[in-house]
Amino acid sequence: MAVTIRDIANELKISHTTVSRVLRGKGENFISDATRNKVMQLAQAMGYQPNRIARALVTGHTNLIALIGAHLYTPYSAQVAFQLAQELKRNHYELIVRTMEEDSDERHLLAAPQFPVDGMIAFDYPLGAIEFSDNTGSPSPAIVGMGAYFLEQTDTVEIDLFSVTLEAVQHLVEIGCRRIAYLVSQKCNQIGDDRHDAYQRVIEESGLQPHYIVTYGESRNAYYQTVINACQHADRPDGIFCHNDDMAIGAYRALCDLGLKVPTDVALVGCDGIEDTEYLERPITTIMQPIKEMCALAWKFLKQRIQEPDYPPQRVVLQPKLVIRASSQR
Amino acid sequence: MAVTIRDIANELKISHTTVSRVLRGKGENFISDATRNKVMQLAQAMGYQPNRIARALVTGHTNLIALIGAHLYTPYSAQVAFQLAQELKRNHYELIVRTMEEDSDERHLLAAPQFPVDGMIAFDYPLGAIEFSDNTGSPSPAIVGMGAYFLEQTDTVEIDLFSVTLEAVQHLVEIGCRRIAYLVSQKCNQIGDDRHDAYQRVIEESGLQPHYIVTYGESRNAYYQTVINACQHADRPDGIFCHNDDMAIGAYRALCDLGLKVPTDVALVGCDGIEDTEYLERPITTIMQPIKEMCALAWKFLKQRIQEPDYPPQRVVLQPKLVIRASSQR
DNA sequence: GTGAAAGCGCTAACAA
DNA sequence: TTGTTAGCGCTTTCAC
Repeated sequence: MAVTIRDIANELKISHTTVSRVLRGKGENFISDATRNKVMQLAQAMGYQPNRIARALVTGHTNLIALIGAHLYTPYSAQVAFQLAQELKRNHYELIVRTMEEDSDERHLLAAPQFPVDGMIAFDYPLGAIEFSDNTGSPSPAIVGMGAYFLEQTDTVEIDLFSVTLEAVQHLVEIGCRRIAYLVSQKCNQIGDDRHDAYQRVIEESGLQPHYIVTYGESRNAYYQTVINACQHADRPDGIFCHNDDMAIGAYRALCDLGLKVPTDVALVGCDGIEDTEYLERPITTIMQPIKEMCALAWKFLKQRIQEPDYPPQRVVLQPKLVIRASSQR
Repeated sequence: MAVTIRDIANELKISHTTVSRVLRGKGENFISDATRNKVMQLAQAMGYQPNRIARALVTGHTNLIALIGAHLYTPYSAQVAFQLAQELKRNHYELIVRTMEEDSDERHLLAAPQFPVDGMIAFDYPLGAIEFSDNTGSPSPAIVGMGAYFLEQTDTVEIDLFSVTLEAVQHLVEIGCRRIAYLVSQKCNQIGDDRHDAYQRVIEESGLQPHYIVTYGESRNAYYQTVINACQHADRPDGIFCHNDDMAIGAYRALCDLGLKVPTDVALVGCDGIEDTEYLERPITTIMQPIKEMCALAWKFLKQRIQEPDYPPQRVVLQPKLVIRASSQR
C-alpha cells in the first residue's frame, strides 16, 4: 500500500492534520520548524505521494483540463494540443484529449462517461458551450472557446480569419488570377464562416465569378480526389484558396498529378500554417495561426474562470498572418 | 450542487446503498423490479451523474490512461495518440498525454505532480518502466511499452524495424545507389538501434562505405540544414535512408533547394509512414508503421494487466511494411 | 431484497 | 502551535 499522511503522523506521534498542513505548505508561520522538518524528512524517506483522488474529492478540483474538439487528429490540432499541454504542465495541470465525433450520440454527455475536469477548452468547436451548460441545473463548468469557431456565451480566444482571408484572396487577384476557386468542405461552406464570407466579398468586389469546390470527405485523399475532378476541365481555376492546409496539400498533389504547375498554372493558398506546407518543392502560401498566443490566452482565461467563476466573460481577438510563399508568387 | 445517490435515496425513502446497487447494475437478481425502476427513473429525472472521483477513491481506479513519451508532438506521435484515444474511448477510458522532456528533472516523478492513472503506455520510450517501477516500494503500476524502443521487464508491443530496414536499404542498393547515407539524430545513432544496425549490415555486406549524416536538433528545419550541409559537396550521397519521415521531409526539401533531383540524383527512404510523405511532388518511400494494430494490442495488454496484475508479461512483435514510392524508383 | 455502518485519504472548521 | 472532528460521495462488507 502507498504511504498516507496518517502513516507519517503515527510514526511521528502527531496528528495527520499537522502532516497535511506541512506537506501542503499551509500554516507557513505557525508550524514549528522542528515539526516541519521532522515531517518533511520522514515524508521524503517514506516516499510519500499525496493521493490526488482523495484531495480532489474534498477540494473539488482535479487539476485536469479537457481539450474538446471535433478533429483533434489533424496536424494543426495536434500542434495545438501539444502546445496546450506544455502550457498546462508549467502550472501543474494535465490535459485530457476528448475528441467529439460529430455524427454520433456522444454529443450527449451521458453517452461516454467522462472524468471530471476543472475546465475545458473547446477548440474550433462551436457547440461546446451549449452541450456543457444546460446539461444539468448545476453551474456551468469553466469553459473557454478558442479558434475560428466558438460560442458567444463563454470566454473566448477568437481568431479572426475574415481580414486575413480578404488579404489572401486579394493577393491571388493581384498576382493575376482570374478564376479563383474556394476549396472547402461542405459543412464550412456557408454564410457566417469567415473564410467563406471574405472569399465571396473579394470575388464580388473584383468583378470575378465565385467558384466553389466542395469536398465531402475529411481526409487529404478526399481533398485530392475532389481537386482532381475539379481541375481536369479546360475551365479549371487558375488560383485556389483552400479552407485549410490539409486541403491545400491535397490540392497541391492533385495539381502535380494533373501535370499542372504551381503557381504558374494554378496558384495555391492554404490556411493554418502547419509545418507540412513549408516542406514541399513549392512551399504553399498560408495563413499562419497564432497557436502559441492562442493557447496561452485560452489558458489564462480558463485559469481565471476557475478561480473566479463569476468574473465577467472575457474575449480577445487574434489576427493570424498571411505568409506568402512560392505557391503564389509569379 | 450535483445530485448524489443520497438525494435519490432520500427522495425515494430507501437507502443509498440500494441506489448505488441499481445504478451500477450490481445485484442483477436480488433487487426488486419495482425498486429498480423507481431508482432508474428518478436518477434520470434528476439528471444524476456519478461522481467519478468518489468512486475512484474507493475502487482505486480512475479509468484514466496516460500516454508517455518524449516527442509526442510529431505527426507520427499525434496519430498514435489519437488512435489510442479512440481505442480507449470505446472501453470507457480516457487518455492523458504526458510528454516527458528529456533534459529536465521531470524524469523524476516528484517534479511534476501527476494525476493517478490506471495504466500507462510508454511509446518509443525505453525509460518508462525504470522510472515508474522502482519509484516507491509499491507494486509497479500497469504499464506497457510500445513502439521501436521499449524495456524488457514489461508487456510490450514491439515494432521490429530491423528486418524492414534491411529491406529498405537493400532496396536502395538494388536501384543502383552506391553512396548510401543514413540520416539520423545523434542519440539514435548507436549500436543496438534497429535502424542503425540494419543499415550498417547492408552497407557492409554490399561492400559499400557507411556514411552517417548526424543531426543535432529535433526539428524539420534542423534536418533540412543538416542535409544542406551534407549534400553540397561533390561526394554527396546518391541515396539516403532517413531515421524517420520528418527527417526524410527535411531532406527532401533540402535536396530541392540544392537543385538535386529525387530520385535521380539522390534517392530517399523514410520511416514511420506519416501522411505527409505521400503528398509531395515525389512521394517518399517509407516504412509504414502498423499504428492501428500496435495501439489495439497495447491496449489489450494493458487492459489485461490492469485486471490481472500478476499475469506473466506478454510480448508481441509487429512487422512494419516497406512502401515503395517515387522517391526511390528509378 | 434491503439497510446500517465503515471507510477510501484527504482537507477544513473549530477547539484547545 | 497542534489536535479533534466531520465529511467529500461513493462502494463494500455484514447483518437483517
